[in-house]
Amino acid sequence: MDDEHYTSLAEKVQVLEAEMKRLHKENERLRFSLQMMSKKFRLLQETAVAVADENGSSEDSNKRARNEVAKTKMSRVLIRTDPRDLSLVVKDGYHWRKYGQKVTKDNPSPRAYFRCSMFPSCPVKRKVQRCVEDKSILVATYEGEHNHEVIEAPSSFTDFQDCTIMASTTNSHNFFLNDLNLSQPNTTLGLALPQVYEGSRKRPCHDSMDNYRINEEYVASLTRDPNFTAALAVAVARSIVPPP
DNA sequence: CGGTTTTGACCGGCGC
DNA sequence: GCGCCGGTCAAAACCG
Repeated sequence: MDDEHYTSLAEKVQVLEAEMKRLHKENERLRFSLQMMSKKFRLLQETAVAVADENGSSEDSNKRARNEVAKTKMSRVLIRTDPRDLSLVVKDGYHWRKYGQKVTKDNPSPRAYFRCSMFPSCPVKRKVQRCVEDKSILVATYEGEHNHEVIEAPSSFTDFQDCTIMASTTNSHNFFLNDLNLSQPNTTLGLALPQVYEGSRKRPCHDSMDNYRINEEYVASLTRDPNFTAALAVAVARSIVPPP
């Protein structure tokens, strides 16, 4: 180790510190801006609900009731994959049987439809489609709840890809990368770091995750504010580098 | 041979 | 009523 090496390292540290300060300021600015927008949205939403209730028919209330049921059963998972891999395979530990594929209007990438095939009676369905904005991101939408336990755990890190953004949402619609703004202020969003499994173990092994601990803490700090989390989720997903 | 995937046909909801 | 669109069906092909 010579002096030149240390000088170079010190310079890098300074650059990183400056960048951290800049990001912190940007973070605060965005948080404030998002809080303001969130308040405005909630006001608009309350007004819209009040108007709808005033004009609402029984048919509308039936529709709402159906939507309420759907809300409790849906979740969406975003998975970053190798951009060269164009398959729609999401290995989540369950067995799925593909029963259809469609190209939808809003997205040139085909959408694949799956049913859980572990148990014939399992009602869970899954839709998988590539993100229109970033084709390296798979969007898996789960409908319903499994009436059985998972049988297989993903066998390796690569089976579960490098980074998963998990959106446990009570809303059944409009939760997509494009919608990671304030259009769904009640949506709860969490960032799930990659889970590593060893052999047939079903519990994730965190020993090899030390390199990600800083990211985990960073992500945890972001997730405290749901609005802020939603707006930054895409940026964080894109910034986490997969392991060598 | 049994389970899965592919893919065109079909169906139902919705807006005009 | 018609056309569009998303979701599902089902027969054929594929695969281990």
